[in-house]
Amino acid sequence: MEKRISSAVIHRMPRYFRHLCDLQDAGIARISSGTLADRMGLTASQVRQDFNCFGGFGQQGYGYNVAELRSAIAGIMHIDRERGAIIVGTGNLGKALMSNFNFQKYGVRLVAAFDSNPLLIGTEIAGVPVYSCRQMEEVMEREQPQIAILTLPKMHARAAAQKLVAAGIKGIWNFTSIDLHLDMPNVPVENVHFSESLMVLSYKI
Amino acid sequence: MEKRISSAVIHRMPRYFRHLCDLQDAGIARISSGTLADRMGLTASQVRQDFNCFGGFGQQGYGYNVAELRSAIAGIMHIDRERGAIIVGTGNLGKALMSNFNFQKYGVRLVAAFDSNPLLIGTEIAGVPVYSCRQMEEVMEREQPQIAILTLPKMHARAAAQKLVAAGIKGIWNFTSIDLHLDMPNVPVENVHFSESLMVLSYKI
DNA sequence: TAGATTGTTAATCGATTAACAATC
DNA sequence: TAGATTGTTAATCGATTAACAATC
Repeated sequence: MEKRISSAVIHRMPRYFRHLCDLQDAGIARISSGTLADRMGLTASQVRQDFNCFGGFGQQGYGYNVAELRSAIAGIMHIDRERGAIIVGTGNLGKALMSNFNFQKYGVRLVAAFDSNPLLIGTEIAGVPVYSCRQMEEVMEREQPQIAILTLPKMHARAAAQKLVAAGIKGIWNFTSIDLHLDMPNVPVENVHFSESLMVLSYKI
Repeated sequence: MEKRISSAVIHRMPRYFRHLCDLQDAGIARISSGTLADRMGLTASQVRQDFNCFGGFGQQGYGYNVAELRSAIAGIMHIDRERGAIIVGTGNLGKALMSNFNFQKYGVRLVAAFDSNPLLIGTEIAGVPVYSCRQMEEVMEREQPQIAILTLPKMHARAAAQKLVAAGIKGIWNFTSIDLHLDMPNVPVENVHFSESLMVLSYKI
């Protein structure tokens, strides 16, 4: 058992999830691997192989039930339970996430924001209280968040990450342009590097 | 000749570029495939294979010249020439990009922003003039931008993309959560889907 | 020169695709 | 039942790794 799921499969799951949400919103109840593959630019084989990494969600002669498959994927990706998160740095990018991103859809609840600007401390952004970075341990203790979102200036990112890991954070969603990866092996980090996709776009043009 | 470069290689190039910039900033003039590989979590073989897709940048017994390799990659990715870009939607995310992202480093010059909010039209954000969406064709004609950055509400994204392509845009950097991919085959699109990396993080925790 | 490290070919590994029997 | 479509095995393809001769 316990066959290791390849990273390629894991990275396709969020796209399946998004398409299944769209299908569900459009009132479509069932879909075949072929139709889903066409829609997403994959092959039917690949779609079936991917889902069969996690067990048989389909039914021969029928296809897949959209709602069922969608919630199976939510379960696989663990976005069906609620996790607390904090956001560090409430500049434009932090604010953009706080006010536009649908955290709830991905099982995440923002419990606190941190900033060094004294004018912001004590205020709320999108309903989330803003604390001083010096209150970090105290808030962590109280709220027990699992995820830290780093939207602070690059120069402070590494120190903040270390402090957060020491205080018990379980995963880091990193929007700064440094690679946090290699120095904290037991805490997963997902880096969002805008420049990477811009460079790829530039190459493709 | 003209051996097709694999997508895996293309997607690693931005990371090489970033690490080479860091090395250069740190005053390091040369690096071997092995040292670079360790730093990036790759193998030496892979590093050499990757660079040899584009020609021999190294020197036996010495390694690679950091500055030279860095600018070779900039050339390969076409970020060494200047391209105009426009940004559509100046909410928090658009503003965050305009004020924090180092476009120049990637060969991109923001020439105009568009928004539907009458209060913003005629103002400037981070030195870039904000226009009404109705002025789009006129501004496109004058500035001839190649890249459109979509940071507008999801519901308007597809229509905006179509209008921009019709007006001659060459590539789309899409920050909305819809997949623009499949309907405009000749204009490359890079999608930045925040939710995908959050879901992967959630899975890894 | 000797040591280091590349460029490149060959071997391995893993992921995608094809095929088809099972079955709803 | 007949038709459709899955689950799954086998075949193919491509990407990564290993090895080593070339050479700075």
